[in-house]
Amino acid sequence: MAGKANGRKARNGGGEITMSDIARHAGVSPMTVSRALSDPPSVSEKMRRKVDAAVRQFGYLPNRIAGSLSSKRTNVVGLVVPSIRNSLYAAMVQAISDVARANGLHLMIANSGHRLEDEEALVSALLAQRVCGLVLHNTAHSRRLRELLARTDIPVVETGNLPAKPIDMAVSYSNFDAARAMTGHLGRLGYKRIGFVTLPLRDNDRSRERRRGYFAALKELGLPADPGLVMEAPGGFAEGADALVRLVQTHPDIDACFFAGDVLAVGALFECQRRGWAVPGRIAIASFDDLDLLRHTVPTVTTLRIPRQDIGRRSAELLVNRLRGASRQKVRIDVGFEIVQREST
Amino acid sequence: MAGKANGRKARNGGGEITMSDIARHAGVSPMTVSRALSDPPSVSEKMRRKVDAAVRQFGYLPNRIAGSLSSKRTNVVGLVVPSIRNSLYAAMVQAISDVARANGLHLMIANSGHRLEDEEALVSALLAQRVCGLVLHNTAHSRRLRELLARTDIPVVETGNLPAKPIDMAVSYSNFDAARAMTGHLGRLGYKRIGFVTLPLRDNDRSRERRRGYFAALKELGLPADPGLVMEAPGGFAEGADALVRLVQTHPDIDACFFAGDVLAVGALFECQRRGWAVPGRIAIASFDDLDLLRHTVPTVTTLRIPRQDIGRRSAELLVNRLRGASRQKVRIDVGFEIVQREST
DNA sequence: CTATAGGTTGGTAGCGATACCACAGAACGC
DNA sequence: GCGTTCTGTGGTATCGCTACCAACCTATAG
Repeated sequence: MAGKANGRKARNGGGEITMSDIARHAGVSPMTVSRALSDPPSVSEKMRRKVDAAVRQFGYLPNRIAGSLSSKRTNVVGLVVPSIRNSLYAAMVQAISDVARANGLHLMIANSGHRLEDEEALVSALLAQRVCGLVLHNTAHSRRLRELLARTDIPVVETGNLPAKPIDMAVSYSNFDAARAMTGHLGRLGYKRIGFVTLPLRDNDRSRERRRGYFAALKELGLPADPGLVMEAPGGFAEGADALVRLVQTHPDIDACFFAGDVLAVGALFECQRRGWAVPGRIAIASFDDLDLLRHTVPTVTTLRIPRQDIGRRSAELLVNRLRGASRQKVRIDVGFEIVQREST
Repeated sequence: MAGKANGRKARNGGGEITMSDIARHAGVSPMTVSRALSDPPSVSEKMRRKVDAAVRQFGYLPNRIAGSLSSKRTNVVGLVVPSIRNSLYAAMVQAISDVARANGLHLMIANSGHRLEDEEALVSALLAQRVCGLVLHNTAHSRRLRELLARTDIPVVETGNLPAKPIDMAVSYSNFDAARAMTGHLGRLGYKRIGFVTLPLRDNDRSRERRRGYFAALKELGLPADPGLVMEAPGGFAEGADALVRLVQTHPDIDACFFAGDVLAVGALFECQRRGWAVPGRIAIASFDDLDLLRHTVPTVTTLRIPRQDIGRRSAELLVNRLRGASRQKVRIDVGFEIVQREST
């Protein structure tokens, strides 16, 4: 019974089942177990069956912590988003998750809450966990974070905006171009007094780019840039409604409003329904991001379709390629956007 | 220069900066570095300063993989949800994330896509990563998964439904009670022919419980149970609209409809707006889950408020307490629900 | 002045896996 | 027929950190 695996010490104080345990019971060496599990073809049919049997019998789950330490590789991707709750990010996260899963990777998700210091702390923590890649939604980073990332050699993908100088790789659309295009679109439809409601600008390069795009388009349209037509509002239905009402009250001649973020536009639309303001008769409404919702409201809402899912998918694919050995080179993918003209304008 | 740290081998092939490196440059032992970082008060002021200086100088990030292997502890919580994309889960995930963060824990998130086999595979993978705790949204698990979880001794929280026999801990509301309460509410408002639209029932104990609650309430109300008034639909605006139209066409006498899931109710409401069906005049509409949206539509929609955030927060707190040493005992928390009566009924 | 306690520090031995090298035996060529 | 290649297997030495124990130093009491 004691067989050939005799001389080995067995003072395993009731701890977890290890590869050596499986090896002993299968009558093979630990190395063979390791190979049978991580690269089956490299092991003979006979050995593999013995190992598989022992693995099943004991319900053995290899310890990836140990594996990672030894191999200096992990199968965990880090992801930092401003808010998990927001459905925009959710679509991207889901896409990343799907690609990651298909490639045997796991996701560690962190929430920066739009705070740069938090982003820095979270990335540090993820690097301490030795993630094999990073996806950051933000592109405006703290100086220390930039230094940190410059020193690391894991792949990093930035999304959310197209930075002029990406840290490593970037997959996004241009917030500037998108906002400019929509504002231009409204102008070409004949609207003359176009309001602009933006998400908070602080620590958010995306919001700032959008505002820049709005003003650039006004200039191109030959329309006056009236700072009174620009409002900053936190994302939300009520906030969108508020912003619209205030704009209409202070600028009764306003004939269109572009809501550059979140569910602001929908909140405004509902407010119009409540007040009996015809959309687009009294005021036209345009939104940012093709929430499913906007296709179903009455009237349906003109918006910018941002391929959030593509962004997630391609980001993850870039990471996977790099992990598979693709050479390190800066990549900057513009996934573009599309204006979806609907009933509200 | 070579000092006392002389005899040590230094054939570090350009690998990562280790604790020993920091120790050498700070002129202390690796153990002191370890303590200075993980339990500062246990080290003298002088040593701590030396260590901190070296850490900052080299931008040293401790390797948590190694730390975890050595200490047999990780600071990663595993989380399996049916869909990351769905905003209901997002609210819960965010709450878990916040509590985890405040306690130095990280989140590894996986997506089961409502498939039990996938859930099983994902949990296995998370256990292989040696997560220190698990949150599962599903409560209907495969037999093999139950066995797997029975053998592990990490804390497990189930959410999404109140299982009769929790694996370990459970934090949820009763889908049965909630659906029964809303159906009863509609009955007491005087509606006689109450339709019911449910999410797919397969592999989803929550949907099945809701349907059970609906029928239980009808019985209590003394209303006939007409299977023709029940429709199964995947979640989505269009699907909700479709379901409503079909119900109205096949059962012209229907006077209320309870949409037990996702955005079905909103899709139906918009369809009514398009067709000019008065809500609740022609047909009353009730929903499940207090999406922000429902408070802003015209009319506002009667719904069930499920404290999704509380569920997340309390789940995470249970995990944290257990990790801090709370004794292992089955916990079953019913967070309840609330009927929010609004204009649509 | 010595004994004891308490608070810091350092050395050693793993944690559970994989990388790398060595080696045994089968298959092949000239 | 013997070197040569190839395939499959095992042994050994880490990977970077922490647990545990031993050693030391200072403080306090008797």
